[in-house]
Amino acid sequence: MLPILSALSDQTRFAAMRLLYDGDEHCVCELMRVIGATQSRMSRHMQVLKQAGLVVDRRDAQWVRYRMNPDLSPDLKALLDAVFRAETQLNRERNAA
Amino acid sequence: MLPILSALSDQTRFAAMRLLYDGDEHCVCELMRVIGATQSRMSRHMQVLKQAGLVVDRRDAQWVRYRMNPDLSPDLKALLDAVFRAETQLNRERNAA
DNA sequence: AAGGTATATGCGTTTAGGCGCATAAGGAGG
DNA sequence: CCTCCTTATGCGCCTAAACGCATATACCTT
Repeated sequence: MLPILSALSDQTRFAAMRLLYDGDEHCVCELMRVIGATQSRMSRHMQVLKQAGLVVDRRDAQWVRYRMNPDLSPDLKALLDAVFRAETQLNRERNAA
Repeated sequence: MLPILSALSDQTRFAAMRLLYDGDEHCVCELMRVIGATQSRMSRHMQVLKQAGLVVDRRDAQWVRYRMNPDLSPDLKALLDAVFRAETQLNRERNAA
């Protein structure tokens, strides 16, 4: 459990995970553009997420496509659901204030 | 969201949170005994959990009683539920292997 | 083969975080 | 007041982790 929580407790990785949460594939170049991270930084963070088992990657020509691990256990999927739901709620409260 | 995930992504704090998850009060001395942490270490980790809003404390004579923040938003409570449920499941799988 | 795009990685630096030790602070009880 | 118990904190140390830069690797196109 700790590796997963650690993986999520970094700004860059959290942002990446939020993007991958849609279930679709995203290449590193897209992630770094959207998140605003340098290439090496983005690449390394994706390795951490992969190591934690949260994402899988696939080479496609010169790109590497990442997506949320489709074999995530229901409990872990539920954890991600709860995380992003809570985050949405916290953002709402923040904007209201 | 990140402060909460960071707070949970440490062994000692995770163990403490799991104990406080029962909703009851626990003094630092109990936590350090059960978890096996030194006093300063336990105290500091509890400050982190408190800072993250996950727990509240109360002075009671020479003790400080900690418990899960009773005003935790439903979404954050659900997050904790998901975390500990996922952890239980992971432990089960680990023991089965 | 050469050049261009995309990604990973070795390396050195910097920073954040956890730790123990010692000490302070809060409170109980003689 | 003094002592004991419990908790917090200042401080220095040490390790893990994040970063940028440069370079290697993989793949495509021409």
